[in-house]
Amino acid sequence: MTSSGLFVWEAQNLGKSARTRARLMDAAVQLFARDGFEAASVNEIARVADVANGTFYVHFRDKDEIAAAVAFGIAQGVARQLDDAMADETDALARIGMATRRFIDLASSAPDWGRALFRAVWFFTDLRGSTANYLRADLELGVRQGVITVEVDDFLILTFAAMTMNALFAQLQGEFTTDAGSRVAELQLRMLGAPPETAREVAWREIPRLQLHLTPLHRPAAAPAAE
Amino acid sequence: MTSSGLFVWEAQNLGKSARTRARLMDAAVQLFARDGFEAASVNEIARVADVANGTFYVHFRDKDEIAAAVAFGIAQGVARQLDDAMADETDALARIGMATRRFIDLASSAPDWGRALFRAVWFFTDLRGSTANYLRADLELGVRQGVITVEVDDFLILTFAAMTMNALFAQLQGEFTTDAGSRVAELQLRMLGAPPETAREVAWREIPRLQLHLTPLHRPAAAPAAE
Amino acid sequence: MTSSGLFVWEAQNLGKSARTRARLMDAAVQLFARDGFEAASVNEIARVADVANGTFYVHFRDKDEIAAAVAFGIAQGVARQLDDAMADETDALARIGMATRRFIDLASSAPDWGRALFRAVWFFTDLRGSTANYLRADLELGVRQGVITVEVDDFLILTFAAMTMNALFAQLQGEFTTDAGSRVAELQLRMLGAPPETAREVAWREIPRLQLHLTPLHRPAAAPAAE
Amino acid sequence: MTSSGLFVWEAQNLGKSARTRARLMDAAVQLFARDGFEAASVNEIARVADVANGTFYVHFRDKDEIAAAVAFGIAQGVARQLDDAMADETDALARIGMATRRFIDLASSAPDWGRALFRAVWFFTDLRGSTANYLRADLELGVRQGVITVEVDDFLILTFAAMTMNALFAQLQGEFTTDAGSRVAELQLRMLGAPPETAREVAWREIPRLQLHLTPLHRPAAAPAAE
DNA sequence: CATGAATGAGTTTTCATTCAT
DNA sequence: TATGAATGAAAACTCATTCAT
Repeated sequence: MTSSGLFVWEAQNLGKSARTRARLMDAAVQLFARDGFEAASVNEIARVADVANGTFYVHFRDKDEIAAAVAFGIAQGVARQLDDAMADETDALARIGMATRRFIDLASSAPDWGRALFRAVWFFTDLRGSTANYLRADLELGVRQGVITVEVDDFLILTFAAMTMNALFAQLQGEFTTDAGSRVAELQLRMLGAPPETAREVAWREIPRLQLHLTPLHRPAAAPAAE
Repeated sequence: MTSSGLFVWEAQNLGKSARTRARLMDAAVQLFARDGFEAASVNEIARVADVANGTFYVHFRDKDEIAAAVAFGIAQGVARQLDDAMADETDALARIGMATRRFIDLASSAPDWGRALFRAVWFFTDLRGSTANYLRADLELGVRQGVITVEVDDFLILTFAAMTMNALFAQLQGEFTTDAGSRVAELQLRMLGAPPETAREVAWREIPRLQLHLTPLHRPAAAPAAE
Repeated sequence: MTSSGLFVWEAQNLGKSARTRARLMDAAVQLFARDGFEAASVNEIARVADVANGTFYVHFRDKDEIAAAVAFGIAQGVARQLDDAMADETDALARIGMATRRFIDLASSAPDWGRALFRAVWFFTDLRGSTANYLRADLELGVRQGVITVEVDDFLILTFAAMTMNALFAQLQGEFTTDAGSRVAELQLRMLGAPPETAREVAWREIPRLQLHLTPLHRPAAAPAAE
Repeated sequence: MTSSGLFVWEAQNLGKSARTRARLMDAAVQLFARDGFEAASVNEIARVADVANGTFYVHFRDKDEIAAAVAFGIAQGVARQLDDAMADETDALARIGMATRRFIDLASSAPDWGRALFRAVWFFTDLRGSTANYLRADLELGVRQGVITVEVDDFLILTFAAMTMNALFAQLQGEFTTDAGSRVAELQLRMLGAPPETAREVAWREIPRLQLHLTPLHRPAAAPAAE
């Protein structure tokens, strides 16, 4: 229940169909977060969304399709909000550190969504690649600025992403309530080649916290359910 | 098919009951690796193990129990073999780098087992902590030797483990055929505070490759495991 | 695709409601022919007819009702055209043979319709009886003319009809490309008592072929029927 | 309920599994006869057989598989019994006439089974071809004996079969309580070329009636359900 | 211990039909 | 009339688990 309703919020001015679709997506977020993708059943998604089970299939072909829609919606929202927040920053290390930290803040500010995102990333390997493009650009910037001394390739990016997702997981577990973002960012920066003091300074520097509020998710991508 | 039958081999001199149990565990390894934990069905495990489905419940309370047994068995075997191989090494960075590299070699030398281990680690979060004790000892040794300049705590260990598992995954995917172990080890050592040249030297230094034929688990038995 | 739109064509000068109804019937013909009565879904009929699914129920109480309307429509059209074509023939055997042959030609000239008719006859047993009245009249004429030497009753008529439908089926299957009409007509005439040579002559005598463009149903309209 | 239990009767001395399988087949016969193949649901078959719905899938992959098993079982039983009854007859017309008449007697002596057979023949077109081989042999014998004056080919056989099935249908409807066999046989013999008096004599000659009792169906073909 | 048939709750999916707009 | 979202009952099928032998 925590932070549900984000899709519905977004859809409140759209048609009835869009609102039902959004209700289903919010329900799916909740259940994917709680039970994981495999364990969540279509019937329960419908039940939580408070629609008949058949209604699910009016909007989505199957569980995969709603999962993709949800994952895409979250990822898009997070990415957009991160983008906005970092528009002015030109220092590669700062950008990288802030992206990690803000991503974790954002995703853990709405735990259901964070968890759903976490599961989704695990499930849809594609998602990783696509999201990673932002990261790749910053890493290459760092190489040009001479502050990154490792080879930038897919393996590095996957490793970097794995570290970030692990930190998100830890924070969502509540095992490291507040600091997971800074801690992992510091480790990442060290790994990339930043001097220890720089890594520490960038990773712990005060930044305004972001909250996952909905404006970023402009539309759930009015995808055609039927075919 | 490749590396099946390790549990059966281990059990070959034990009673009939132990051998049946081992057959089930080998079958489970195969199926967890191929389909994941949720998708593997008890009936199919029994079928692959070539026993009646009811027999499963003579040996395990439920699917969770066999999964735990398998995961524990693999982890223990891997740990034992790693231990043996590193008995003489006293340099902390070398120990740490070698452990990562050998773990990945080992786990990817028997892909079924590697994949099963990978899934299991994901499923049994506990497993991470327990295996991590070996790692913690080496990290603390590194601190005492003055070569590790980050704080050693649970978060660091989880991050370290996540990097390793990610590399294992990449290697199992075949995306990075041979080098995932060295690559991630180098990144880890940099992260911990090793100078870049040291990190590189340790991570890429020639070491004898291990194959997963653990002390009592010597090699793929000519096991029956029907198919 | 071939011969769709006959109902729409017929309805082109009627009101909008009648045209929508006709569109639904044409769509139903297509789907009944392709999938059979049970497998054709109301939603798909509406989709093919390019109307909203709710619109279906404005025009028909349920699936049975549209099936009856379609079957009745086809049967009536076929009967009318047969009637017209045989107005001048007074010899009973010639009438009977020609009716069978022309029915098969007609129904197989528009395969969708033939198949739909075939299914419908199977489904609505009534249809058989009603259509059979034409046949009964000719058979009784044959008795009066002394050329039919079996008892004319419902059983004979059903048997006769079964033979005809079987021939239609064979021809629609493409197993007997052109001759199913003549072949079955010859067998029927023999059965009724015609001397073998007469049966053969009548059944294979040249007759102008009919095509299913019934009096008000002239030809495939450039109908919208989406898909 | 009428004539059920034939498969069970047959299986009564076999193992428990075979008996359950037989119960399911008997239930299927009943429901296919009453509702047709499409309308009969797996759950209801299981309910009538008095087993849990899951049990169905222990024995049959799906509805198609049980339908095939049932159809094959019936057809085999009928064919065997017909064979036995006609072993001594050498006159082609007599064989043909008796086969038709006895087939109808047999199939309508156990109405459920007759109806199920009827549906099955319609559904599994293959069945027609295979059963038709007996018929073809007799027809060719008739040609050699000079009593059949039409060409013997697939079309003739299908027509012949259609007439027989139609007669069975009529008799099962109760519209022609007792005589459908003789009536259709007479028509068939006329069609083939027998002189009217011969056709009549052969078709109405007294013959001992057969009843569908079960010995003929030796085993439900211990087919492997699982795979 | 081992067997394997049987269970039945639970899952996905379809579809005729209704109803507010 | 026409729309199309929503419904919910029912169908096919799966699978962890039990139990009599």
